[in-house]
Amino acid sequence: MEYNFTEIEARWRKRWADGKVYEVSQDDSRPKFYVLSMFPYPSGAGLHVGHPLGYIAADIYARYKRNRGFNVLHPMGYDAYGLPAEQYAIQTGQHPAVTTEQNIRRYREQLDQIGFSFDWSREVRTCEPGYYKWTQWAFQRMFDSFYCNKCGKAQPISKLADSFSQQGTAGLDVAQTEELNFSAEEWNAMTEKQQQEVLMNYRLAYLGETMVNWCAGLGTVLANDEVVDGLSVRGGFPVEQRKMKQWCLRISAYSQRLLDGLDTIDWSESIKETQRNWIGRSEGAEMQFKIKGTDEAFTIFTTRADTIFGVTFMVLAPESELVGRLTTPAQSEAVEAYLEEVKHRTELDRMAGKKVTGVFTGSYAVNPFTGEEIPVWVSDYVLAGYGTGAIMAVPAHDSRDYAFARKFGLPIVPLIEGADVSEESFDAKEGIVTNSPAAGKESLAGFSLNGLSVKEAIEATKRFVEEQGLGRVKVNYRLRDAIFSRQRYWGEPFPVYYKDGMPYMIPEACLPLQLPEVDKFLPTETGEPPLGNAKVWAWDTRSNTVVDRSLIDNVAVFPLELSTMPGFAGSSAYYLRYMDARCDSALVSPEADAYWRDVDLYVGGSEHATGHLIYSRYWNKFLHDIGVSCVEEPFKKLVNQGMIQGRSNFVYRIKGTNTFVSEGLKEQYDVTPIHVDINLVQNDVLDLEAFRRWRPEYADAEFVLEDGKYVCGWAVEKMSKSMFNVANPDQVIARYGADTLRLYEMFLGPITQSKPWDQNGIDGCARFLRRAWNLFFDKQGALAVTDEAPSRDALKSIHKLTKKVSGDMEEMAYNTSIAAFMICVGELAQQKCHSREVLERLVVLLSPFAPFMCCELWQLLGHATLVLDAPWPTWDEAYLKEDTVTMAVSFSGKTRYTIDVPADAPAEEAERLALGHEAAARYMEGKQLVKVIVVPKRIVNIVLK
RNA sequence: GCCCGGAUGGUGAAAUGGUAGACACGAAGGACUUAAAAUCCUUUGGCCAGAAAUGGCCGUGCGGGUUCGAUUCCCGCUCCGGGCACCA
Repeated sequence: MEYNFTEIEARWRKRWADGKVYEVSQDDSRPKFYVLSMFPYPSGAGLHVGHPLGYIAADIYARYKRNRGFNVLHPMGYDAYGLPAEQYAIQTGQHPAVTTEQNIRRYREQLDQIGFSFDWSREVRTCEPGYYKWTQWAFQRMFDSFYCNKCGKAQPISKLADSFSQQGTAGLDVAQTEELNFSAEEWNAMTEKQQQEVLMNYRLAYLGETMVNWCAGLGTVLANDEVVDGLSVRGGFPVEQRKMKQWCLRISAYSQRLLDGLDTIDWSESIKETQRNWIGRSEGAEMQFKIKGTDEAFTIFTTRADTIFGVTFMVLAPESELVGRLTTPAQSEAVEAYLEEVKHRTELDRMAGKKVTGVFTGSYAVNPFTGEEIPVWVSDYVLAGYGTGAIMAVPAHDSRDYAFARKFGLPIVPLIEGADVSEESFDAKEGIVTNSPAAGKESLAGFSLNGLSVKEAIEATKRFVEEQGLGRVKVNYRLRDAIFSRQRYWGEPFPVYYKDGMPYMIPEACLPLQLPEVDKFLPTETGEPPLGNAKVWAWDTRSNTVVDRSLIDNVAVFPLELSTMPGFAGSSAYYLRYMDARCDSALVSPEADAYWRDVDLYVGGSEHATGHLIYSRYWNKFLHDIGVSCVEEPFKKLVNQGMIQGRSNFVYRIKGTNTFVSEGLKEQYDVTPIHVDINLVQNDVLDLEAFRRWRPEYADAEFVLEDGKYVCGWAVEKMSKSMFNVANPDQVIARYGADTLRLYEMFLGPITQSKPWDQNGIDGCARFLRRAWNLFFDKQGALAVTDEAPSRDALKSIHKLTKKVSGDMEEMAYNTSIAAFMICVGELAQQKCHSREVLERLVVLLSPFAPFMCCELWQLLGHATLVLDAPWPTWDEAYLKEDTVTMAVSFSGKTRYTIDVPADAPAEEAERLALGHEAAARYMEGKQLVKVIVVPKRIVNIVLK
């Protein structure tokens, strides 16, 4: 029978769908296994061959686990909110919901083609009210929570309010925006509005006046991970720093837990490292410096407490409130001018120019260790948002301080033996401390670091600082709170209304608060976000309904929030929703959560390392704290599939002509390389006629050939329409079938590695599948499977394969498994093996890779059940054993002859046989035997002297 | 600047201390065929010797080391990719 993949695949696609064979339900009799691929944003361009790479890898694993007897949850959905649909809406007036729906339909068609084992009954879409109800719900829970450092988790904000009314801020140890101090009496005397303002300082979802990344080009603020090199990731528009009132998530409260959790999960080292960098923990000390001649003092943060004797100036961030307090009247004009100048420098200038700028405040700080007076400067190289916004500068041992000292002629005092600071600073944390204090100088309580190593000195100083009450040991994190507002239309609306300028949550029972219709997707003329265009967008607290904006009276009808949530909101807990996607009463029911728990295998791109993968870890930890998720970490094992790059082809046109030169001859002419559609090229040889038909301007193109062919050049580039190098899965499937596509994508190389899509290799995989198919049929095309006992060779082949594939599965080393399949099928073909026992095993082993073909074969073999539920074969080492093994005998490392040794013989037997060989004496003549090393089943190494 | 990866034929790649280059693509030659497609077979890291069977030498980015034996482990470089970056 011919292997007609088109017919077979169409038939099984229908049967799988009609039979709902991939739907799963909770089943306490079987262990669960949760395989998840990152859900896609459905873009208008559809899938190219790179997108399904990770999905295929995950699908193979899911199918394998199912054959292994696990109850496998393998869902799929769509991250449907996003900027492209909205940009398209602005340009064309098409509602984003309409284009999103169209794109999803197209994605679904393409995904179905490839034969995934998704349980579509659990599909989620982030833009559907039934889904985003729970995104809004989680936001409200965060609003109602604060983070208690003592108990290490989120707590209801009401507890905090109670505590304030009892004891004010005394003994408070919580995550907060700024440190406040008030008594119970003061708290109780506050108005409701004042209390609300205070609580905002502690909520996990809070409205904060912060410096944000404002992108005028997109008309919205962006999170740090959405900005690269001062430009927006989407669109590449310049981004500037602006102070704005925004919703923020206090993710920084979870810094240490996010860091600690990394040690408990099975992720690649590189992505864990990226997250560690992003969180940026640094241990150091906070120290108090008094200002000479006043009662003022301020605090700095340093990781190099040991360099206290080398401090020659202090620096404040321009945005720091200290600047106003410390500037002397004489310097105020200069400082004002400087602050004005800094304000007009954009983030991009600040980074690109790296110009050293600054101004003296006129004040002097006092070094608490030496009593020395140190000038206090202002400079924009100190950031307001990190530490205390103020530093002690040690130019000898910090390159930034060094540059500043050189520019403004400030002294440089080296503190490490042998450090040469005449050209540059010595930043390394190594060497022996000297000059601390300098000979003949006094220091507080006779404190001295001289003779200690830098690491010892840091510890000693920190201890001293705490003992003397000069400051405290402190850990700082670089991780900033996530800015959670976007001035966009196509996102989750905030379930928030404003009364007297303060935000209030709409009642939980009224969720979801649905996204209103607007007539324009652009910001309003007054600069409000697009939701300002919505007519029906006010909250009536009497009826608890959304009403017309014209009814706002600020008595019972209040304005609703105009921002929407960012892209990561909807993707932060979708894995939980899949567990119980149709549940109305909870994000996930406790029963479903208790059964499915966490994602056992998560497959997706590493580009989400500092975005989605941090946010959803935070989100899950919060949900864990409030008892919704039973685990601390949502993704046990993470595999980052590599990117599939495009492989572009070029033709070389002689400048000013319509003549094209073959790649090998291009050096002889002055040529321009031009991208050519990869569909016109086979094995880098151009189809001349197709090229002439491609574009009118090439209709009468001339060619300079080599060996009668036109050879194209090639390069590995991003897969993109403009480079004509996009390979589309539908085309591959039409020509070779989905099973071949699946197999080939996995055969291309290790799953984690980036690699170019090379159309050339695909024939090998197609050939392999045809050969495998042909094992089951005779020349006449009739099924040729017998019940005869298989030969020992055939058993050996199939058991060897079983062992190899079973081992590779856990590592997802699919490319080497496929090689093993090819060898095994070759062997079975040569042996003319038609044994049912052997071939059935082969079908099961191959079914995760080529599910369509294997379903068909399994049925042809007469099974009533599907191959999806067949048990995974086991292997028997007995079949893999050799009777004898051929071992190489080498003398001093050079192989001289071989011997046959019984497979189960001990090492001594191999040694005896090796030395007993007739040639042995010849090689050993005149030499002394040092030792004999027997490598089991491989080699006998005889060492001579 | 700091931190992670990586480097093996013409190409994608195997081998994680034991016969380097499995498997596949490409290429060359051959069989079948009127022809093409398809299929099948042989060769295919480099150099040297030989009519041939075959034999020898070199070879996993570079330089050292450990070991009977290193693509694999250790030390030092070079180049490529990625992350973080006035984070004190």
